Parts: sequence; C-alpha cells; structure tokens
Amino acid sequence: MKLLLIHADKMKYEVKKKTKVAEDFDGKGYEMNEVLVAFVSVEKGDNEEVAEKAVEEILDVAKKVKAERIMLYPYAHLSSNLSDPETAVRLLKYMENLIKEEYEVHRAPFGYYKSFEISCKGHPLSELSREIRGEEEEVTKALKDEEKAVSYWYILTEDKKLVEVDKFDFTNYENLRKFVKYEMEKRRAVDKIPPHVELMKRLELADYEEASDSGHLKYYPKGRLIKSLIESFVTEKCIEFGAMEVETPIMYDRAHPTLRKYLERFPARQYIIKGDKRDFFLRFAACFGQFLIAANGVIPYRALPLRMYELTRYSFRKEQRGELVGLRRLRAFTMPDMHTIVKDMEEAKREFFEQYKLSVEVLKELGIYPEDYEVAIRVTKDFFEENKDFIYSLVDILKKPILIEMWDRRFFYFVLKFEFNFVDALDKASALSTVQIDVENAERYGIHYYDEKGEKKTPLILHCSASGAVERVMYALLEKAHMEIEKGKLPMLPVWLSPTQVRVIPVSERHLDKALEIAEVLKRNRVRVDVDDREETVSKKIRDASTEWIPYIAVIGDKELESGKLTVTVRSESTLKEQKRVEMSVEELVERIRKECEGKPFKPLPLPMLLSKRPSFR
RNA sequence: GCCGCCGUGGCUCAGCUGGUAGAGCGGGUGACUCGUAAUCACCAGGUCCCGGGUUCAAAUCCCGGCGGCGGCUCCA
Repeated sequence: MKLLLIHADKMKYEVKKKTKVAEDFDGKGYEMNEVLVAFVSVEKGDNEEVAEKAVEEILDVAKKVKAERIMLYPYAHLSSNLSDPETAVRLLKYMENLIKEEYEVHRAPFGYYKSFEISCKGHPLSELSREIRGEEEEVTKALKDEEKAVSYWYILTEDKKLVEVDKFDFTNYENLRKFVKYEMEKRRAVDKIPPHVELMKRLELADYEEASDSGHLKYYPKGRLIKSLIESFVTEKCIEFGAMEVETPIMYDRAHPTLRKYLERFPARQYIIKGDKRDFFLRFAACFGQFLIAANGVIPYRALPLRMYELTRYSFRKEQRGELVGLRRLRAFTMPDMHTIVKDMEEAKREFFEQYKLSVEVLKELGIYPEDYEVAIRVTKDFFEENKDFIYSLVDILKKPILIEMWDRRFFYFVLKFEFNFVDALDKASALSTVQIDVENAERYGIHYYDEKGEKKTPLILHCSASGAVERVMYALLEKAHMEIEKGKLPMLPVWLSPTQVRVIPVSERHLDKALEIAEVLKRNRVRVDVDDREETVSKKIRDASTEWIPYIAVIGDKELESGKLTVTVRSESTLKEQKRVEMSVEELVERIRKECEGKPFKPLPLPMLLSKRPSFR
C-alpha cells in the first residue's frame, strides 16, 4: 500500500465520470478544511493487516500535524502494482471505519474521474509519502503448528531399549551428549568464528560475495572442483541406487493451488520473484518439480518403487540473517534430492531402511564416518506405536544409540524421518543425510499408480537427501580437519577431493625439466599434479605445499635424477614434528593414488600446472 | 527480524583521549641456484565499508545504511 499524505487548509473534489470499476456513489463531491488528505494506492498482496498499519501511520501523522479531520482519497497513480478493485474498495472501507473511531473522516469514492483542488499548508510535515507492507516473513502454518506441538525425547539404545533422555547415561557418548544438548537447549554460548569459515577462505575454496544476498557464496577454482566432485559422486550413487535423473525449474507460481498448500506445510521462508503477471517463489527443494512430473505420468505397479533424482543447484531458503554461517547454512545451496514412490507402508519401510544404509555408505565414502555424526529419528507417536519393531531394527545399521523425538501429533507432511547430524568443532549440530516418509503429498499432487487389478491407488513418497547439502558436506570435512589440528594432527582432505594431489618441487632450476617430465607422467595417469617452479627455496616450497594440505610432495634434486626414484613426503603418515618420507617410483605413486581414489569421480586440475603462472584470488 | 561487537593497502592487523595513515604476509624487480615448514634487498599498493552530521580539522565523535561475527528467535 502506498500513501501520500498532504496536510491542507482546504481539499475539494468533484465527481466527473464513472469508470468500469466504480463503486456505488450518489454524491457530487465534497469539501473539507484543516484536513489531512491521504491519497491511497492499494497494492497486490495488501490485506487488513496492511490497512491497519496504514491507518496507524495516518493517525500518527494527523496527530503530529494537528489536523482536525481526515480524507481518504483513492489514488491509483502511486503504484504500478495495484490490487484488484474489489480488494481496494474493501480495504478503503475498512480503513474508513477504523479512522472513524478517532477522527472525523470522509472517503472519496473509488472508480470515478474526479477533479480536485487542494491547498497544501507547506510546513515541513505537510507532505509525506509512506509505503506500508505486510509481514514479509510469512510464517508458515507448519512453523506455527510446530510451536504448539509437544515433543517427547528418548534415546533408543544399542540393545534396543527406549530410555527417556534424562535417564540415559551419556558416559562414552560425548558426541551424542553434545547433540542432544544442542537439540533440546536453546542456549548456545559460543564466541568463536566457526573454524571452517577461515579454512574455506584460506584454502581458496569459497568466500562470501558481498555483491550478492547474504548466504550466497562464490567458489574459487579449488572449491568448485571439490564441490563438483562431491556433486558427481552423490549423483552417481543415487543413479546406481536406481534413481532416474531429471531436471526441473527453479521457480514456481506462488498461487498454484497445490504448491501453495505444500508451501504452508514446509518450515522455510521463500524468495519471491515478481513476474510480469504472476509472482513466483524459488524452490527450496526439488519436490515440486518431481511431484508434478509424477502426477502427469501413468505409473503401473510394476514401476514401483519409482525413484527420481535431481541435484538442485540451487535450492533457495531465505533463512534469517542471524542464522547464516559460512558453508553451514546458506540461502542458496546444492542438494541431492531423491523422491521414491512406493505402493504402501510396507514398501516404504523397506525403502527407508535401504536409503538409511545408502546414506551411511555415501557419507563414509565422502570421508564422514559414523563416529562423526549422531542419528536423530523424528516420528509421530501413532506411527511409533504401530511400527516399534521397524524403528528398533534401525539400530542394527549403525549399532549406536539414536535420539528419538516423538511428536504427539503430525504437523509436517511426514510421519517418520531420520537425520544424520554432524557435530562440529564448536559443538553445534547440523543435519546431513535425511529420509522422510511423506503421507500427504501423493494425494495433494494427484499422484497415482495402477495396481494389479487396474485400480487407481494413492502411493506414499519418500524424500531422501543421501548426503545432505553439498556445501554442508564441505563444511563437515573442513570442521573435521580443524578438529584434527586441535588434536595436534596434520589436517587434510580425502585424496580424491584434494585439489592438488601431488606437488613436484625441483630443488633448483636445473631440475625443472625432470620435474615437468614426471608431472606429465602423473597427469597422463589421472593424477592432479602441479609443479612449484617459483624461484624460492626448497624450504619455502615445502612449507607452502604443507599449508595447502597437499597429500604427496615429491622433491626432485640431483639424488632423484640419479636414482630415477622419487622422495615423496606423505602427509597422511606425517606429523607436525616429523615428516614421513618414502622413496618410490612414479608408477608406485600412481598406483597408490589410484587405489585411494577407486570408485570416485576424477576431474583434472582446475589451475595452471606451474605455480609461477597461478593467480591468487585473495 | 531484534540485541551486542566489528569493518583501515589483495590478506592479517596496529593507529591512545579528533591534527588528515603504518607493519608483516602477498605482488613486482634484483641478488642468491638453494635438499624438506618462511633467503636477502629495493619498489609499487589506501575512496581508512557507504551516506549524512558535529568540528577550524574526522579512520578516530554522532546518526542512518550495507556487510561480517556472536547471542536471541529459528533450524529440510
């Protein structure tokens, strides 16, 4: 809603001619003295709440300028985004009634050509314009409902006993204690910058981009490489698991009836994009796109379980600013999102179990092990009671205690979900992998399958993010590396994710040719190798390679020229005090790296091979 | 969104109660041709986050904005 407020000695208007959208009015015009005239444009999206705020504003100004009366004057020309006439009239009348309680008020009729004369007083406050907007942060129904819901907390132990959280002995379960504390307490007193933020900058992986919205990062070549490798890996794992990869739009009509209802059931804030005729929201996951494909398809029972997958680059969630941190919590993030259509709850449980195992496997191969995260299961009380054996059986997969949050009623779209929560260097927890059993969207979207008798049936749907957000995987790896530093160890990334896997260091200029020759061999064998050809001392080059966490450093000097072997410093076997140096042939090094990277995607070095030709990005 | 702290060369930071900018790293040039965590010397880099205000004078004080961090709220 837009307002133009003018404090006038006199305001007089005359009705000239009706327009198509005119309301009923039989007067000819009106005149008021000592009046605050409020020219009003009612805009799309305005509602009673906005009208109330506008009235508050008008009354506030009226008091300040000591106006004796108020005139509301519909004036379309303040906005290019007008509401429909019905809403405008409704809200104008509403405002009139509110003002009437405190002031003498006249409302000029809506939808007429009118002439008017106004004499503005001309003091500093006599001309003001205001824009009134509703609550931008629409809190979804799901969020409000969650507040009202009651949670019961339990630990499901290794030997399948359900223990109330405060009766559980956390001795030897330090990480679980931290996680439970994080989940149940609201206070998190930490006064440090999360370690991964400094690391992502220092290693030239990623950085904040001030020219964008908060929570949108830029990735430098090394960061892009790592992200891209993780993306490829998770995608391959999901396809191998049986998913069909699809691609769907990133924005959707805000008014679409099905999507609208889903939005209300999802606990996240959206980015809104103004289109020419319609408003769009940016997707927060790939659900819509895939559900809309499924709703359109003809699905025989033989096609079930039917798995669809998309790597969302990006998913958008307009998290509150205070929540955004480095790679941990973003407003634009990349998420592997798989949906599985199953015929009934029995099949849903089987798939849930398998996807649980898939998630464990995916994280493990990414370098995040069961001891690095804690399992949470969120479940409605009803579902838990009816499926106790099934839920207890989940303990068998990881053989460690699980935090159970039981809701007295269902307010999201799912009855059961698990998450793997990574506990970071500052004892904060964030969810990585998750799978949910969705009991309402198949019906909402009109997704059906045909059973053996040819009858239309409504399936269930599983939502699965096998690794969780890719950025979050990077965050977890960096936080984990930091925790290694704290323990006095040398931090590193898994070899298959290390931007440079081998650095070749010539001792002096005359060793450069040999260094390049070796690098070429490594490169041909799908190893990311670079050569430090800068005019620096060997010590300096070693130091730089170490601060880049390079897994293998090969120094080439006279000794190597003679022996034909490499002296390789192996990071994973070294400590801060003592470097582990191994003599090996180029072939042996290639073989070692090949083994370490088996089954993982490979991409070439994203930077010039010669360090002397490399820019630095910060 | 609210509260608090912070924002100075590419990076990390110094600059007291106002007098108009400094170091280390990095970069360039030169010397050294070097064996496992920083070789030496010289040189070039600054709208002191942005916009207002106070003042003879603002990086410094005040107000507003933007961004970062932490807390609250919240958290696929």
